[in-house]
Amino acid sequence: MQGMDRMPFASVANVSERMALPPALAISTVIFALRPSEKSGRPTLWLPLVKRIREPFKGMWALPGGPLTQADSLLDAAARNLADTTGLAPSYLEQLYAFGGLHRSPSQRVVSIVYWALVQSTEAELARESENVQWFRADGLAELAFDHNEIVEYALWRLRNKMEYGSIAYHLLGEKFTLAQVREVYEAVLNRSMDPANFRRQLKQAARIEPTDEFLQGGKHRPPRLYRYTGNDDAAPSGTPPSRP
Amino acid sequence: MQGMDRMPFASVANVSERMALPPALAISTVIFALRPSEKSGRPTLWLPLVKRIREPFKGMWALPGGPLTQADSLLDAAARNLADTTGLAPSYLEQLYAFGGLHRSPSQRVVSIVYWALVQSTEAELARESENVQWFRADGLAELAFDHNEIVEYALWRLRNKMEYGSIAYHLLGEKFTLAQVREVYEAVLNRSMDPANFRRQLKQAARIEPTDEFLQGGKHRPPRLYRYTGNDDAAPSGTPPSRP
DNA sequence: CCAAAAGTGTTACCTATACACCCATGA
DNA sequence: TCATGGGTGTATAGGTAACACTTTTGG
Repeated sequence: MQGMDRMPFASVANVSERMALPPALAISTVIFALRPSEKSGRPTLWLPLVKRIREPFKGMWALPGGPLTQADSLLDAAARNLADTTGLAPSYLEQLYAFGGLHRSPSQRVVSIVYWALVQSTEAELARESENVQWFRADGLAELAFDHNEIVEYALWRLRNKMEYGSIAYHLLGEKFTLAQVREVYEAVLNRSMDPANFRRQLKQAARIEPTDEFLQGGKHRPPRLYRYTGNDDAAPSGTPPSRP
Repeated sequence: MQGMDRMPFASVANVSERMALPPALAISTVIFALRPSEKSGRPTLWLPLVKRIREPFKGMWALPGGPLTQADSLLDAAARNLADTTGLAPSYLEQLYAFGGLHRSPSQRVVSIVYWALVQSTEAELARESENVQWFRADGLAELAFDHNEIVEYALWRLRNKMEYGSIAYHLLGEKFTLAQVREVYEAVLNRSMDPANFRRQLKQAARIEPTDEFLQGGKHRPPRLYRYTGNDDAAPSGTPPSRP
């Protein structure tokens, strides 16, 4: 969506002329990462946005995106897009939805194929920010350009939905993690607290994780054991296409 | 996808030229309905396909589809598409996935936004067939044009997935139905038999159905009570966007 | 020794499943 | 009256949620 104004026919305003043109095709991404909250210090969901430097919606924040590069598949285009804006490689990347309402953009008609991504929290700290790229808390966003508020809401809904099942939480953590950290991910995303005892048991039973010999040092209390995720991601439990064409 | 060959630039074969053109945007639909099996008579899943009358894949069967009409939203375009080929109105219509691999079509690059639909079985019997439009059993399809076999497989996977939760089964039945008919839908889609006693209880507890005063006559045995579905569809339990932009 | 998180055990409850059983109807 | 699907009851197993309890560390 960002960069759409550089596409052909973008300056056409007349309605009848506009309807005769083919719709433009864009790729956007909703990128989630965990960052410590300013006040509580607990991990919370954040996402990077890009400030628009042209009309329409000049000066407003928008999802990173751009036109579909000819040589890329949809997935590759989304990954490239993500690398360009944040400099990060996603640990998880999946198609969210194709948005194609008639009046999403005031100038030309645009169909946006939106992907959503998760980034490891260890990497997310290195993500570059600038005047035009900043991270925001996923809840309580200001008004965004185009229909991007709706898109973020939908991405959040999908994330929460997947979290209830799948082994998606590990994509927000580093290679090694404590079980309490996994629980914090769930609590941050689903926005409710969970019983540590039961949570631990359900994890060790269902998810494919293996204990390491290491323990996380530096805490105030008993050092917790570190675990490693061993699940093959191709075994998608729910919500993912069998193959990603 | 069908009808793609009528789009501009379709005859361009040279690779470098081809890469400079914008990808074409198409809408296709996977339409499911229940029809009695030839041998057992039990309801099974069928879908309508269209015979291609031009290259590429001339003579092969393909999903109904066509280019995105300018004046339609994605959803409207899918619905129109469905009406054009089968003459039916869907009782359920949802976006499936956007397929955008580089080599899906041998001529021009095509990005297809695919929808999937359910049609009431009472209506499905009226669906028109012709030389170029026929219904096939959803399992054991022959080789289809383009990547349409994969698309159908994915649509089946999504249908089964939704069936496990949601109140989607009713969209394959008429307004009034017996509980055994609902069970037959589940058995046909999930391809396994279920305990009638337990199934009935779970339905009456979870799903929003209300008993009518009518009973289905004409059977060989005790006439079963007819029920009616009362669930609001906006209360989507899983797998549906909160709003469909 | 104390506080607090890590980690284990125990119990009540809820729901899926299996299956025995009665009911109502057509033939 | 018999066969058959409609419909109800009930016992059992497995899993979740709540919470008491033990363990291990830093201060």
